[in-house]
Amino acid sequence: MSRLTDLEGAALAEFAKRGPTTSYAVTRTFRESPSEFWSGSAGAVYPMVRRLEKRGLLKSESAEQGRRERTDYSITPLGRAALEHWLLDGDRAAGLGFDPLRTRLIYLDLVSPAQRGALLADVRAKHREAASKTVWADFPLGRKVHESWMASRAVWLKALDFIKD
Amino acid sequence: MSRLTDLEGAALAEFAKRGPTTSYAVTRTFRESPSEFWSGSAGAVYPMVRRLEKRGLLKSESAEQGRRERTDYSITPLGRAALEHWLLDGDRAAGLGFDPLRTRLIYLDLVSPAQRGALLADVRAKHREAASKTVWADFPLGRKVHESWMASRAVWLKALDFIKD
DNA sequence: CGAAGCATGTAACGTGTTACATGATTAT
DNA sequence: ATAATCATGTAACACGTTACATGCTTCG
Repeated sequence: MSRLTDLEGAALAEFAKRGPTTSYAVTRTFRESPSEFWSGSAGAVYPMVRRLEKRGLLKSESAEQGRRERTDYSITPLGRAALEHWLLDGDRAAGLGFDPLRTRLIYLDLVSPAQRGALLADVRAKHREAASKTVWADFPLGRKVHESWMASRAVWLKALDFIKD
Repeated sequence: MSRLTDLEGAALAEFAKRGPTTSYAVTRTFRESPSEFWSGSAGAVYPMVRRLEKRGLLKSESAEQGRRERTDYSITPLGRAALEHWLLDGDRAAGLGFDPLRTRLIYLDLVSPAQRGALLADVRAKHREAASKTVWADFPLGRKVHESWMASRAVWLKALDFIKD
């Protein structure tokens, strides 16, 4: 019972939330994420779901929808256990992950103060614009998590003035 | 002139900072990052550096160090241009990236309030512990970026109390 | 009725991880 | 001297991206 990747964990969580549904529905949800990390590409999701089934974490049932064939998956008890393990893994949850701005900032003394200031201004403007948009309109928990995250990021962006000097 | 991945961008930045140095030195630096994203695995870095050379962004020179052969790389003018493009790309810098806690939080209503509270407490404790450690002792900019990021994350963690209800 | 887009995939390719190999250096 | 660790890689494998294919449905 090897550990889940974050993509697998999130997919299992989707199946747990929704009950029987398709790989396609999962790709849609991922694509609606505000993070570029969750590309929701079919070439990632369909084979990954298949692998989860092979591991006994999902089970499939063929369903008919009008004329067209489709495959619904639902989470198994084993899958539920794996999901909780992934979800509640404090070591992984406490990691820093990847932040495209943080990564660039630490190298920003390679360019001029003017360029540094310009990047910072650009990112701040884009952040304000992104923060003004409603995301996950019918998913209160997701929206709340996102909004609190955006708020604390605004705090960080404000604190970054030292980068211009 | 296709765009750089973040790994490639960071590697180019390392060569730009250091002047001629080896792939191994880059793996070391990545491994010292506080983020689990920067694994610094040799199997990722060595071939990636080779590809950057093939694209004309790095040039190599064989150097001797004592008895052993080694290869030093340095950034070319073309590489410097590509690096600045990557570094100052506001669209990418403004992205949300991947956050292991954020991802889990949005699914946390799948478990009990007690479990949610336990995860949050665990992450907060680990955050405090991580924040107490000095990181990048001889790299002031990196340290400053890291510390400001950790501080704003502490703000977020405090704001997350709603997750327990 | 034809075009656009939705739903359901598959295949090739590139790249990151894991595991291994091997020579040099340092510590016991 | 021998074990551990550093320095320098390589190879097999797993997985994500990009691009394509194809049947259905909706809209103008």
